[in-house]
Amino acid sequence: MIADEILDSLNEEQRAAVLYNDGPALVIAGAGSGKTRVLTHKIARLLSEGYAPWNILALTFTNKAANEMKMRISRFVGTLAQGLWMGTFHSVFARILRTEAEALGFTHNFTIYDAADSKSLLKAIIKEMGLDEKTYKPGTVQNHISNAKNRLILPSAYAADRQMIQADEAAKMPAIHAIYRRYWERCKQADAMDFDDLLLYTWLLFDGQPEVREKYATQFSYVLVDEYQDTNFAQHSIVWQLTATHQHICVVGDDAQSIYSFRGANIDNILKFSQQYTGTRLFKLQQNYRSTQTIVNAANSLIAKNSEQIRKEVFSEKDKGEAIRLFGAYSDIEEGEIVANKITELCHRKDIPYSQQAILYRTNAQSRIFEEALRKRSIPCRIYGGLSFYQRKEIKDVIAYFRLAVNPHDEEALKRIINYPARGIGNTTVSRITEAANKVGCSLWEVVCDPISHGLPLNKGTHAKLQAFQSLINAFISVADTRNAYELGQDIIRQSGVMNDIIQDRTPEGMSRQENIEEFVASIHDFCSTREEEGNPHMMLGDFLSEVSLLSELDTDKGNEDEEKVTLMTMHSAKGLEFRVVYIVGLEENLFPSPMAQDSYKQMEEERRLFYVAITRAEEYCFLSFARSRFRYGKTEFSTPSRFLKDIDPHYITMPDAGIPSHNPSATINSPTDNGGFARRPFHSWRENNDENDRSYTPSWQRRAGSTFRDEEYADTHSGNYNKEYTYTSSSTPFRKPVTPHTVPPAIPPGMKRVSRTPTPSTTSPANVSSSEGLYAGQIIEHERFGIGDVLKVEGDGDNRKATIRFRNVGDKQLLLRFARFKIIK
DNA sequence: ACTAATAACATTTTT
DNA sequence: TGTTATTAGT
Repeated sequence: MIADEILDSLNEEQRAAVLYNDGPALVIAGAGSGKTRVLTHKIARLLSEGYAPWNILALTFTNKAANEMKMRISRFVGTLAQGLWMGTFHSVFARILRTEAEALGFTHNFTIYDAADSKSLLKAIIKEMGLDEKTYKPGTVQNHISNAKNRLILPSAYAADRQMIQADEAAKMPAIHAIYRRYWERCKQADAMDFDDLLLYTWLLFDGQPEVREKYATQFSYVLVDEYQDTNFAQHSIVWQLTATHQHICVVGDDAQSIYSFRGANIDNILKFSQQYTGTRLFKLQQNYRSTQTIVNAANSLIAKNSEQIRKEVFSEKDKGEAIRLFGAYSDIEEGEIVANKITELCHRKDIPYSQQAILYRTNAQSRIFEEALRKRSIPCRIYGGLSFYQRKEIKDVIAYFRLAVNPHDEEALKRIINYPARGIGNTTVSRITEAANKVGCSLWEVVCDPISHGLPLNKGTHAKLQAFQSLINAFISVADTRNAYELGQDIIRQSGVMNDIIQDRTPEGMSRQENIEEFVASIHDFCSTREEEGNPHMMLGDFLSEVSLLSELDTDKGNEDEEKVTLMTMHSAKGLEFRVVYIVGLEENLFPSPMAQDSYKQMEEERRLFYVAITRAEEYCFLSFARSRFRYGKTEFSTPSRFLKDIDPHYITMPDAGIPSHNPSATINSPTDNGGFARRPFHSWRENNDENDRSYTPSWQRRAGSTFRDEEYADTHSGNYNKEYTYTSSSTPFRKPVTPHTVPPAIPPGMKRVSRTPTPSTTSPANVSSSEGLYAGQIIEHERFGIGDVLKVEGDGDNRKATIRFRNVGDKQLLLRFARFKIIK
């Protein structure tokens, strides 16, 4: 029976949290305590109790989390899971806003500005207002506005708010409220919302139109929120708008893992949840199923140094495990070598694959050194946090055309491509257009369409060029709601001249740009065909855009998980992940904790929570390291070990030479008698490093002081010969596994059958048609993207014939056989 | 209007 | 040190 399946495999507290449905529930979930399990089982339970999927709203912060949960739920309830309102705050609210857009003065097709768009718009506004660009840095202004929006403060309220105005004046930026107002208007003019607007306008919608709020509050008769500690005031308020009446709400989070306050997250939302929702039942998940006792205890001892937290005692019943090991390196380069050696060693001796090892750092700039150390050993790695696929110039250019085709008022998109490829519309013309648009308060596009009546002083040539541009875009617009995303996308890339421009470039970079575009086209194809198979055959460019604008790097690479690569990422991005081995590097003052956190204890506590998050990613082994010198900003800086090292109970740490590192700036280095930043400590607090695996590591002070480190010293000791192929991936591919980028149109993988017409010119043979028409329940198929699955049911006729497939890895899916691509294997 | 040279700069960043 | 943005020069 389903009910048993849902409740089995849960511990007592988890089960209690899943079953409780008499009022608001707050689940404090310690690291690795099965938080997702509770959420998914609870949703499955609600469904099996008779809740309709569309009555359940489940909000997460990442698409990845949402997708994973959906998949896990569908293992219990099958295709029912597809009807759930489950997604990120931003994507769910964007969906609502598209439905209700007109009521807010937007259209269904509004653009979502990403951070770069809003920054560039702000920059333009600051320039237009004649403000000093040194004082008004776009990034800083953006932060101020973002903070205001996260606190639901509109431009008018901002201008009226004494405190904020005074704060701005004190910061020598008294015009921020004026910039905010203009920015607000310009976004509206462009039919665009930024990320913060997706929250703010949702709140405004519900606040200004009680009947709309009521509609959704009634529809969502149960609301669940993941990672509640990361919600900001806007998110918290919207959740309240939806749940204040029925209070059927369950939030899950861990105050100890709140690390996004700089993005507006307010830890008080979770700390004070019980006060807002009276009668809240509190559940504490305290058993950690992820890490060894040593790791859990070490993390506990660290977080205990923080003052503000919900008391809990996380424990593990796994093995005691190895002590956490600390390495002190002479330099950042040596730190890289040590870690790389350790990775090889664990791979060889403990048989821990690269994919189960991760290097975590505070800043992205630290990745380079590890990348190099790994490359020397031919250890494949995957670095997160570089330019994401969508941030590449060529992709952004193409997307800008797409955006204009869907919403020509999109100012940022227009400015981006009005002269790309070069068509002789220069900066002067653009600023004249902007000026004219500002004067009347219309969009740039409206001026482009009718330059004369807006009084543009243009010569014949420029006028003709504008005209040409306008009709180019108009041609795209006119077919934007008839041709599907893939077809139109391809047309745009060809007809806009972008592809031509890139083909001209015969340099390696140009070739790679071309490949990226091809890959991008393939991803549109994948997007369309996936939806088609699931029964939504008419995916337009707008649908594609609204999805990609809310995607991030981590969401897009599901297929990469089985790759044999070491993971390199910031501690922030590691949240929610786990690895058998974790290396936390750069534990130095002025790096971690970040120097920016020096001035407030709140920020310092957040840094400590970040360390807590990092440690608790580790299942079996956790290594810490610091370097005494580091090359930064072009010169060598000397640093002392991080203060956080003292926060971990020394009982759980093994030191490299002696004692707990002090953070004594005067401590010098590189002599055996000088313990180089290590203060003597009582001996019970540390253990001699007696691991036989450490032979290969020569403590740095035994080498000649000042000598440059040469990696040959390491080469012999670890002549590992694993996985010679070094792969470097700094970005991910949207929607599809990164295989060889295929040309346009994409080839169908051998053996995969397509039943009928798809956007790609058909290569279908009659034999394929008959083979899928004879599909029946009980067969096993292999799908191009979803993998192997059992056919549960086949129903319908002709074009509507569809099959329900239970995929081994992706859960249940309903596929329209007309579109589905798979082969029958049994 | 484009390229080349120089100056400024530099946490973290789920969306 | 590397990147990015602005500026000067053609």
